Amino acid sequence: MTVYSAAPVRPSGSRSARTADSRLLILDATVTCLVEDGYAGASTLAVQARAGVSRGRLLHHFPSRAQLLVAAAGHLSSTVLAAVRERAAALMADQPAGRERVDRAIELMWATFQEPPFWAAMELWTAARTDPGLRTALRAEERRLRAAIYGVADEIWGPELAAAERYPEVCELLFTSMRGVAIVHAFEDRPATTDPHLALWKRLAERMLSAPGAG
Amino acid sequence: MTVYSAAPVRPSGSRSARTADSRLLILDATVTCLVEDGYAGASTLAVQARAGVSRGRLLHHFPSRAQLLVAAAGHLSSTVLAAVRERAAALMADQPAGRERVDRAIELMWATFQEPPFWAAMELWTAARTDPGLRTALRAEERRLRAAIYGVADEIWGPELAAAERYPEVCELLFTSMRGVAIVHAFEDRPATTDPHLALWKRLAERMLSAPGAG
DNA sequence: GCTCCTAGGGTCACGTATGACCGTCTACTC
DNA sequence: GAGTAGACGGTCATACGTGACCCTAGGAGC
Repeated sequence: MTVYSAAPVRPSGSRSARTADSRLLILDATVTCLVEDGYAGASTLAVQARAGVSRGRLLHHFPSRAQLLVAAAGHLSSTVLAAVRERAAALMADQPAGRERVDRAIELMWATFQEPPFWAAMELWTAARTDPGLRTALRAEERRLRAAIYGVADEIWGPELAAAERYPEVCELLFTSMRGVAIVHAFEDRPATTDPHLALWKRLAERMLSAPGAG
Repeated sequence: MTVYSAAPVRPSGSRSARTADSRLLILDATVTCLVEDGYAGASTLAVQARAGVSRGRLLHHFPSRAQLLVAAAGHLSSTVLAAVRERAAALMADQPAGRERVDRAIELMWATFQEPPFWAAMELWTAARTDPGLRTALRAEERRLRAAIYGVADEIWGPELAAAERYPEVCELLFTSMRGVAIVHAFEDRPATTDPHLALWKRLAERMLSAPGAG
């Protein structure tokens, strides 16, 4: 059945606002698709269905699937950072210090790895490995995000801990180790919030941040 | 053009041998496809082309793509373990000790993350996240492999280091951190063999294995 | 108020992956 | 040495994803 005179959308607001709305709508749907169905599942059809937009509308803003996914990567890093920053401010509002701060910082860091965006990023990363175009796009995005993330990390840990001699090492170890552990949770059913590694990380951080580094 | 009387294959050897050959041929090709073109690229067509087998031959041994990939996962863990064990034996033939052994152990561990099978596993893992069937299959496979890997790790480190109080912690931290770092190399062009994290890991291991653990 | 032009709606041709299906041949069995 | 069953060769219908394509409507500029 060919329905060229289907119920027309009633655009409201200015044109630029509608454009922004459309892009956001679509990008959010893309991220959701990535999280729920993986990279292959984030097809243009799936995205348009989830976003509730027509094919024309999607392809108008993102002429190809590749462009859509690259844009989604950018969208991802922007939103993630904002969310983490917000949570950090809320969690550290009472300015804890010492061991309490270390524990909370680690729990917060680990929590970010449970968020859907992490999996969206993972899907994009693995796909980027065999897709040169996506790879270069993600590389740039990653550098941008990396710098910002380390900035947020400093806020999370607070100036005192961040001044510790071996703080950079600890930070790097924690980030990488958490990433490594998080991946395994892709097919583990155990809840990530009670992962035994948490205790391990806390011990490590406490030891490395308190003891004077020998070099 | 329908050619039902094409050049027939000349099967040599017994039937069971040919079956084993076929399976190996196909599974190796599957792993190669996973490494080079990713999960989506490991289509049954791509695999059959790379393995140089007909569609019938492939579908006879692996009736569906899902079964093929699950089998590939099993094949993967078996071959990886054998390879690592062999390299470990070669590298530690002269029985180094102390700092030298720590350094070599870490370099060997890190080297295994550069091998193609690691990427094949990564592709399967990420795919498993959104594929229940593959997930349960991989979970079982992972448990099997995990136990074996830790056994090999003990060989790599040697009885003395493995007896250290905090050896299990070090091992766990190194494995997870390396995995986390390795992933980033998916879209980094820097050579992994000179990754700055190597020095970090070596320092960590040395410190944690030599110092008496306070608890 | 008229025109332009962009945002968006909907269809289509094409390429490709999948697994069912049919046919052949050969290694084993009796 | 006849028969069977498994290993394999090859084709097909089907489904799906993609992006080109053509269409309309309604703000924006005059």
